[in-house]
Amino acid sequence: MSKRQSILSLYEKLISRYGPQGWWPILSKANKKGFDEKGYHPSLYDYPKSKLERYEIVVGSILTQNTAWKNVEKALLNLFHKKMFSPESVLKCEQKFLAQVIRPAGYYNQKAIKLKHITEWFISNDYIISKKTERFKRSEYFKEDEVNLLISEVRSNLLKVHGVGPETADSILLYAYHIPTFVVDSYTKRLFQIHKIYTPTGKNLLDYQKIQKMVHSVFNQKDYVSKVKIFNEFHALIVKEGKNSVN
DNA sequence: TCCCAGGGGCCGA
DNA sequence: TCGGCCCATGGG
Repeated sequence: MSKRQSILSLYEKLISRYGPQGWWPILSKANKKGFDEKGYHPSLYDYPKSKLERYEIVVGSILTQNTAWKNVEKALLNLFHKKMFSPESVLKCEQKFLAQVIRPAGYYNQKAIKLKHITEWFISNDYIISKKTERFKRSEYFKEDEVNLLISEVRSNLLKVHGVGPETADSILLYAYHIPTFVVDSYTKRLFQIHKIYTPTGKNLLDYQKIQKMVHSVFNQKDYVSKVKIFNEFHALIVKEGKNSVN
């Protein structure tokens, strides 16, 4: 089997085994119509729909770094309950206080600094990026060059932000803005190795880029929305499988 | 008690 | 460039 076929069959296997995962969870919408008690929304791919929902995903992507999602939920709930959940209030808030509010997520001093930085980025970039992606989602034709330009611009912009590395940048692109890019994590590297799709070089960044490139070339749909959907599910399913195989 | 979880920054060689 | 170290809580 070619690597291309291996990747395709891995995706098919995972989606038929686990079904739609409903990523990225939006905790503030938990138990609302279409959402479960943790804010997952299986088969609803048009979320996030609002600025605040996008901000929740951006914040979550920082808080979850090297951290179990369960602890991120506690930190998010703290932010909601303290009525601190908006870009403005996070910026306004004293850093030490912010750190205490997000304490359950761990690395709280580091993450308070990171949240300040990503929030500044969000305030100056959210509107323009979501406008552009709305246009792609509506258009009938997949303008590949334009989309690739958008990806590389926003991505390199994000990577300059303190606290944002490749995985966090791609998570924000894909899950907050519906920009079709594949998120690579340690589960992905392990799973691809097991399935003999990829032999690790040992160099973290290089592995990341090579795996991402492979997946991008396999799913070359001309339809923007279905591409976003596949990358959304594929990463979420790999995380599901990764957790499943550990236990 | 130990180990890991939906990483990334920084520093010295 | 790259390896090693640091950040830190909570659950199994």
